[in-house]
Amino acid sequence: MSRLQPARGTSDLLPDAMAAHRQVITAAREVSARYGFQEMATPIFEFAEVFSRPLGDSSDVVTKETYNFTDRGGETFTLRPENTAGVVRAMISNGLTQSLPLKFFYAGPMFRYERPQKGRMRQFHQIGIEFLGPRDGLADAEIIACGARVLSDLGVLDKCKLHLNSLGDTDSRQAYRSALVAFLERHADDLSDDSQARLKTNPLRILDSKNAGDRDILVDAPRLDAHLNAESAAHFKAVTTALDAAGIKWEFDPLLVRGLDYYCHTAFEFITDALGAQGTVLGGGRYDGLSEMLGGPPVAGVGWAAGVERLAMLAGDVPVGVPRVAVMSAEPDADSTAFALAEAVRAAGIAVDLPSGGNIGKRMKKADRAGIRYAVILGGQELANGTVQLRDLGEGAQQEVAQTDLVARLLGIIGKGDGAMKSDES
RNA sequence: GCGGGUGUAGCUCAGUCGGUUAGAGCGCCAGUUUGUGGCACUGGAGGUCGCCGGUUCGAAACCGGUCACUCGCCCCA
Repeated sequence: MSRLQPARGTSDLLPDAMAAHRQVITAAREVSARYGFQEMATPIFEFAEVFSRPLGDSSDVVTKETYNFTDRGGETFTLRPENTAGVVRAMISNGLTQSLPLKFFYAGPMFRYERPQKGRMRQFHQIGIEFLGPRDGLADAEIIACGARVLSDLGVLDKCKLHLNSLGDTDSRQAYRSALVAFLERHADDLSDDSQARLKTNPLRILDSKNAGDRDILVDAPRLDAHLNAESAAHFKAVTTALDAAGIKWEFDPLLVRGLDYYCHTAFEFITDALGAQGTVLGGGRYDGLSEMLGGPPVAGVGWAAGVERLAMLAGDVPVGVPRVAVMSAEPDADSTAFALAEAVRAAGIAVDLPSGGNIGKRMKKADRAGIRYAVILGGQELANGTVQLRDLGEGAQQEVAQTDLVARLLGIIGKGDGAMKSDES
């Protein structure tokens, strides 16, 4: 702490990192809009119960990963570790249950007190969608298709595999749970310590244990899909049929169990092996009981969230935008005219830098190194003539242009609507 | 919360067996170039060797602690 540094597990988003984040968020925003989702935002902190009730007292997220604080009024709050509960709370708070179905997109920071690793931060960023209202499997398929499309637009879909499972409805899950516990209790002594604890608190979680010994035992365990009742099986069939019809590839993963208690029926994850230990890039499922857990009316829902940092790492770097034009005066007498010209060009929608300091050579050098393509140079000669020198720093060509023609000339070269903060590829 | 690895210039990294003045490349600044960038050459700035303590005549190096990053466990986005 002797040196000034950000809090553990947090990081600054300098322009390079911000550009990588922005491409992810922009792609997700654009794709989800194409599927009819509307952007919204909830506060980054909520009353603690908003998260503690629905996520489950035995979930790791609640038991050891939340940031909690008490404010001056004595209320206890939690920094949101995920956003589904907040969105459903917002639906209830705003009386939107009268306007179902609802399709929401969100993007923003989440907070979990975890040991940081590559792709795992204490403050991280998620994008996500929530589809509230419909109970049918087509809705599940639609959000999965939307997620696949986001990954595809980012060029990372071929690095990911879609794992799919059904947790069934409450009856199916309870029937399975009993069968699983009965089986696992016969092997309790051979289970890992973690799994022995989960046997009492949340036995389904044992299914996705990575412990080799646990996995050996699980080979002979009863299968969840064999315990689905007719309605649950039909729901899952509707989802997979729709995915197949759209040509979306998926793998049945009977061991996929997601960490939060509110999930039912469909559970899915897009998984990659390109990010070390952090395999999940986008994950979600159905949460028909969540609204009631929060004290609202029964409202079905299905959605997913994706990690912006992880997607940004998969998608790779993107160039940071720089202005296209630098206007520079070669002597102090021309400064105010150069300033006015810069303003006129900016008013036309073209991004302009106005370098200062050093002589004209230094300014040219800085502009060139920054990747600025066009230099507008204004010296005593030009000031007297009412002209400027317009120099193409890419080709080295230079021409004299009347000041009154400058905006039109630049628009002709750069093009309308293409002037703001574009990095030059050539 | 548990285990392993790593912290030297803005960045990437050297630094021998513990030895006196800690280096390189890139980047940055300046000059060669008093109205013009890239290329080249020359010069310069920049270091509490992560931090605290210990061992020693002497520590960037060895030991302990601590902080951070990183890989894995766990968990998830």
